[in-house]
Amino acid sequence: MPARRAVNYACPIRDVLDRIGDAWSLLVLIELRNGPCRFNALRRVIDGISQRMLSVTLRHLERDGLVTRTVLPLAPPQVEYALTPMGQSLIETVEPMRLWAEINQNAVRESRAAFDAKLAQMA
Amino acid sequence: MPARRAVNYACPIRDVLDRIGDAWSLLVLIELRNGPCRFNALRRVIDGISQRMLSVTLRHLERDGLVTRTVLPLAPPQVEYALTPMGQSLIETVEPMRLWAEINQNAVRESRAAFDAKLAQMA
DNA sequence: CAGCATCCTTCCGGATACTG
DNA sequence: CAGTATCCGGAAGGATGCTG
Repeated sequence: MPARRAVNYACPIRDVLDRIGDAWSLLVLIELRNGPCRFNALRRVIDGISQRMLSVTLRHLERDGLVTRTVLPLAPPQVEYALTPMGQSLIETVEPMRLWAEINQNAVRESRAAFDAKLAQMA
Repeated sequence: MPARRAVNYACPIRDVLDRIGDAWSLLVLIELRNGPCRFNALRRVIDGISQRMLSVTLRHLERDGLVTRTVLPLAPPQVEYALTPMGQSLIETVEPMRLWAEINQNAVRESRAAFDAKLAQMA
């Protein structure tokens, strides 16, 4: 999507949404708020995530400097993921949105139902 | 992706991200902050959006009660889109994230560059 | 344990053509 | 003007199998 990219790059907030807008990144960040966590532990607690997507997601987050990845010199090897200060601060900015979602989720649901009902009625 | 949905439904904030996380919704909402706007006017000002995606995006936003769609009884027909109070309030919750993006965009860029450099070096 | 590589399906979204 | 309908290519992502 070449056209979209042009827009993205012009808008810094798109960078953020491209990261936490995907299905899993935010869930991973939120989970890491409870403290450092290992790969398979994350996988167990984030219900429904595939190994591949957890891997990809963590790599993205690490690349962006939102989480750290530390390999513990053990056998069997252990890898611990943790929030960086930047990752921590990002999560906090999402809080207003989370509040909005809680407050308005019923209104949104009702709006959708009304919209769908009107559509069905026309058909 | 059945597993993912299970997670979505459990987390209200995922509903929000599913709406404004896509490429265009947020841009449309932001544009409408300047006041009501017509279809092709939006299309012109939102660089790179296709007619199809603008149509789809507006429909979603309308369904969720974030924008209104009013048909003016004219010839040729005119349709005006405008923010609802709920849409307005949603945009405002994004402001902290936008600020974060501005403040941290350099740090993120540097982190990415460092990450990529380290990868290239290993190969 | 913590992943990467591959295959294969699904689905998003652009291009195009047509309507009220 | 403001869309809808159809087609189609490319990317996202699940499943599976294999490594250090």
